[in-house]
Amino acid sequence: MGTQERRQREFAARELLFLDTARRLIREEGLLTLQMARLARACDYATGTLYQHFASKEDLLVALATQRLKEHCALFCKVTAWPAGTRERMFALTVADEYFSRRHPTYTRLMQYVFTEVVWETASEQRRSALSDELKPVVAAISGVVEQAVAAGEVQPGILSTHELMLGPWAVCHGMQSLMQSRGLLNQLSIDAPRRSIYVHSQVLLNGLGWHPVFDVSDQAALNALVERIEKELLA
Amino acid sequence: MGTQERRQREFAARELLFLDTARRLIREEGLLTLQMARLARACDYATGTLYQHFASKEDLLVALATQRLKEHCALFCKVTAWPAGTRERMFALTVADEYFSRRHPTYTRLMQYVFTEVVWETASEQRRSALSDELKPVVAAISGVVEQAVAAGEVQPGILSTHELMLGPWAVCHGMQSLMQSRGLLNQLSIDAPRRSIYVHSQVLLNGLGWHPVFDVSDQAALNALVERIEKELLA
DNA sequence: TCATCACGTGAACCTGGTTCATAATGGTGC
DNA sequence: GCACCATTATGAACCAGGTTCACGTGATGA
Repeated sequence: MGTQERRQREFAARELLFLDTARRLIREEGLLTLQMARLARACDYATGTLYQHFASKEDLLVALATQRLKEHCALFCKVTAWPAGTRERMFALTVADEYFSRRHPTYTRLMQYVFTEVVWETASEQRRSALSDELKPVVAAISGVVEQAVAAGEVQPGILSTHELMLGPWAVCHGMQSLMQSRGLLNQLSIDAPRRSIYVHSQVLLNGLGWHPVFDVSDQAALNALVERIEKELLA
Repeated sequence: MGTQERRQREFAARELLFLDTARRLIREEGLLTLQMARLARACDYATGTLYQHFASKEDLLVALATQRLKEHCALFCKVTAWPAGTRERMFALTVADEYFSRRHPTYTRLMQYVFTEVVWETASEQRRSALSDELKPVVAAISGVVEQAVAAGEVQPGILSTHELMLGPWAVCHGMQSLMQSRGLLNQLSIDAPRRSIYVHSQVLLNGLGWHPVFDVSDQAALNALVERIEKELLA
């Protein structure tokens, strides 16, 4: 009697339908105009049915973010397993991150919104921890790269712990993207090549950590070639 | 006939009352529960009066952010005028930023929320540009420090423009704080001393840029002493 | 075939932001 | 002083949109 199981499958499929449709609506009309009733209608279901899956609108948004975050983390894990030096892999994480948010323009904005106190605190504990759980394996994987580097003497941790060490590149990348994202904050700065800035400063930070082999950031051609190679070998 | 002017003064005073009370309410009960009607009532005015000042709730939030940003920028400008080397001043900006957001815990969260597409796009153009305008002088001041450093040969811009150069330290600082802020994102990382991480990575980035004089980040005592001196001389 | 039950439904509900007809205030000219 | 008018304050009504729940429907199983 697989009727119970079929039910669960159908339920899961419907949740996917809701999420995919929500994503489409957001892409087409913006986060601003997403409405629960309209989403349900767009999927040919009643509003109440939508609420059997998501306790609130905030829950839906967190679920949406979690779904993409899963892909994001998978990409990161793939990068950490790349057969290359630790320095190259650390930099590849930045390239991958930039690539991912370029491929999914609404994702970064959604994340930014979801981590807002107003949304995060309103979502259910369950959905929040579902999102947090996605991060565990990727943090472990990146920590692994850092530890490898330390063990190989390719970087001196100094007074920093493994986690603190990985926080630096993460912060550069996240901070840069967040600044770029904020309309009105950086328009006036008129940065021509925001992507290049991310790459250069990531390399600068790794250089600053003394992470071998040191990269010559004044060599723009080499930087471009490296980014291209990473995108071709890892991301395409 | 100063009756017109008096009106304007009173109007401005009332706006301040609204903003200050909103700030208090947010501090006491959270951004989540701020309600326009309750705010008006708390100031002994009717709801409609509040709407003579702010076109919408989002407008109020942007105004609130702008008010604090003004102080924030003033602090930054003070730092850029500090009689010290360019390297020390760049680092002092990080210390000042961290200090400011520690002193105003709700400010960072408010900013994060305000720069969200949902809020930013809903606020009036006027309020948005009022906020953006606050940044202009501070960007100019920091650019000045960068240019001074370049002129003095204390840093090689390489392929980076002045603005791109200043973006790096900004991103480290902003990114680090943003990551720390996000509950659930970094709890699991169990970083003991988040502040120290910010300082170390700022210095690491400046070292990576070859910004003279290079700082020995493994010397924790020197770092602590420097931070303390900056806080004492500039911020207290 | 019928009783039961789980699930879908969408109109009604409720919260809270926004508006606007009305009242109050205070300045101006006689 | 007083009458008039312009300006501003008021808060009840309005409205949008998230959430709920009493009801209907179709499947399940005896």
